[in-house]
Amino acid sequence: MGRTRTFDVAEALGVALDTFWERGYEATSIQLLCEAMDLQPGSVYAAFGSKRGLFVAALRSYAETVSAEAVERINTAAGGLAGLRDYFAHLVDAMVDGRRRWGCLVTNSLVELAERDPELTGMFERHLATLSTSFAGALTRARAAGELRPGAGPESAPLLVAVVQGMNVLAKTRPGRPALQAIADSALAGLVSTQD
Amino acid sequence: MGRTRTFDVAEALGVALDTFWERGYEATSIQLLCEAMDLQPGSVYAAFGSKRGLFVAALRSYAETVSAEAVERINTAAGGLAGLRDYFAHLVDAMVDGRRRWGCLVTNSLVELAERDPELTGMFERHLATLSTSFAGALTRARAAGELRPGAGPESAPLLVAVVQGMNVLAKTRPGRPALQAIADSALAGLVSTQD
DNA sequence: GAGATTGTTGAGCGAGTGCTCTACAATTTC
DNA sequence: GAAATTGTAGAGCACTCGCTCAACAATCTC
Repeated sequence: MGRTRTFDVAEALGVALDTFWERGYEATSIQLLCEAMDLQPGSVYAAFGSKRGLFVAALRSYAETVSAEAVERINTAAGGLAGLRDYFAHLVDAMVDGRRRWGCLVTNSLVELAERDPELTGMFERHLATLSTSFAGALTRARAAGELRPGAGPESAPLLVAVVQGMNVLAKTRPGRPALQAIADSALAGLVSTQD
Repeated sequence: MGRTRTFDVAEALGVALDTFWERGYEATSIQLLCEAMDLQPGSVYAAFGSKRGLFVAALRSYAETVSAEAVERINTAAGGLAGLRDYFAHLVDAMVDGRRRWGCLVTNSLVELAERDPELTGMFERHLATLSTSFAGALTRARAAGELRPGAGPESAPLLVAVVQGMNVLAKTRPGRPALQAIADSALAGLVSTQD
């Protein structure tokens, strides 16, 4: 079947993902991507078709790994509220130390591209819906466990989505752990019952 | 003193502001700006120096008009909580109908440019600090009026900043009034006292 | 091994980028 | 009105953009 690939597509995609994540779509040129991936333009275009194709592949990869892991953390925690605390704790960690110091690839791309790429906007909306559903589930479980104040419940999920998006924005100013932690704590404090 | 300007600088700046606001920095070319402003490159460069200079001027104009008006709304309202409700109501309105359907210029630019332009990041941080201070003042007044639950107060200001940034992100998906209103209502519901 | 097929290389395409500069137009001072 | 000064018009600069393609390299089938 002819010559075999000499590079790992998944590995190259990971490098492209990080480059887009850090720099955004427009500010990342093919030349820069080629250097980062250690590939020639021809190989990139044979594997991914176009700059947009490479970006979409990176976005999918992000959803399947980074994003999915975060959602999983909310879903599998023992208590509903515990799962939320765990999620926010890891979010803050990643924003201080990890790759989330560049914010969130979905948030960044949504802000940069939603206005002129409806197809991508669909992907972004699905991502946000997944996160919202996950929050709603945790809030329902927390409610059942009597952990929430009266009035708080799954209908508070959109607020948590907004808070996370806001933290993704603020993370780009590198605000430091206390500031980020305070936001997460305040958000949850508004949901829990006051008699503890 | 030679020939006089045949165009209104402030008016042209307003057009550039809207163009940057809708399309972002990188995706807005000088050519496009010239067409929108109905000016030739020479005139633009004589008046603003560079693309970045024009952008910075637009950003300043935004802070002095759009942004200042919103902050003023929080500061001058009679009650602390009333001021916050008023602010969020107008925010939602502008996101559904007005120019905030493109989100917020500061949020958009922060996400797109903070990583590689420290000087701009300083401007963004000052803007966010102003908003936070304004929120803290309103929360202090609301607390004094007994409108808040125990534990809520000026220290909740960063949360409100995050919520607003999050709404700015979500606005780009054109989510519709109910979704945006629900977020604002949930945010305030987490701050007010439960016995009313 | 021969022939076919596929991947890699890297020069280079047309288009578009931010920006400049000269020729000309309008307004000033004298 | 003459000279000086400033703004405008628009062609065009050097460069970068996303992307292509012909030549070569490696692996397949027979």
